[in-house]
Amino acid sequence: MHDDLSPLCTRFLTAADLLGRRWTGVILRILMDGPCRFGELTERIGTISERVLSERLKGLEAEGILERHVDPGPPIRSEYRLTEKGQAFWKVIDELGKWAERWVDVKAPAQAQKGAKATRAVAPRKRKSA
Amino acid sequence: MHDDLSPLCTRFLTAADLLGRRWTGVILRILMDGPCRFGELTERIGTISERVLSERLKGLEAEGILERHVDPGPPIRSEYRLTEKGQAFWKVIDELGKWAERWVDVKAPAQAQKGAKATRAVAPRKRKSA
DNA sequence: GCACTCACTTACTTTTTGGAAGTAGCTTGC
DNA sequence: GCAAGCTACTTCCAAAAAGTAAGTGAGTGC
Repeated sequence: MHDDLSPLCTRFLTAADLLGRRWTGVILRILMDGPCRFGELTERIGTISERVLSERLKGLEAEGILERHVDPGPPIRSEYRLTEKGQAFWKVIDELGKWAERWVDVKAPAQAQKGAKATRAVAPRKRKSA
Repeated sequence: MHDDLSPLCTRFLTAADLLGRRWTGVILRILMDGPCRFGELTERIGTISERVLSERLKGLEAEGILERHVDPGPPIRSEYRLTEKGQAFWKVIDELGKWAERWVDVKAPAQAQKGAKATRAVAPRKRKSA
């Protein structure tokens, strides 16, 4: 039985699940540079939909990782900033960034996974494909 | 204009996208402990579907993060193990684990995000809800 | 009053995931 | 020698999540 994973795992799974939601890492990464407004986040990320950004921000706020701060202008603006819990995440993001710098080839568009369904380049299964 | 994000960002986005696929972090975490077979991975993760595990493994293999190694038994077994690129990921996983240990409350089931849709505890929007 | 911005939300479509059952190769029991 | 089991996947279908686009409400500018 391999439940040696269990004790730390509940926490780890939670964290992995957090980062396992699309865009979470990117949002956190941007917020590491300082507070950011909704529109600014949309703009900087570029390809995220506002629907999902809104959802992610609410989720992260609920997790206590960031907080929404409303500046009643008059030009009313809301700002998202990391809490202490969120700030503590910088090491993870930092290591991820370092890994990416060293190992990610810019030419490979990360779409490899999608193609993978059809393209098994290495060690084809012994089973006959017909 | 905030395209100061662009240069590093392509790589970072790729990495974030990788980790942003559900279960990737957990799979990598388990593989950090050593090579693992398909069934063993299923068992250790517990809640992943075999369909998705298979998909993730192929994707990670295509990305060069892990490799499939077939032992022609006779009881034929395949084993997944990290490549150098995959091993290099341990720092990310490690920091994620540390963060989780320090900041994740075991009692909070990470489902906070789901509930968040309905529950805005902090700073309700000024717009009337009717 | 009309156009425009910001920060979201809503409605609808497409993609991903989950769950369960099926398949293929090989061994073991009878 | 064949049903039964094991391992490693794949296939099918329903449910959940993400993408797309248009709408909403408050406020400003003219």
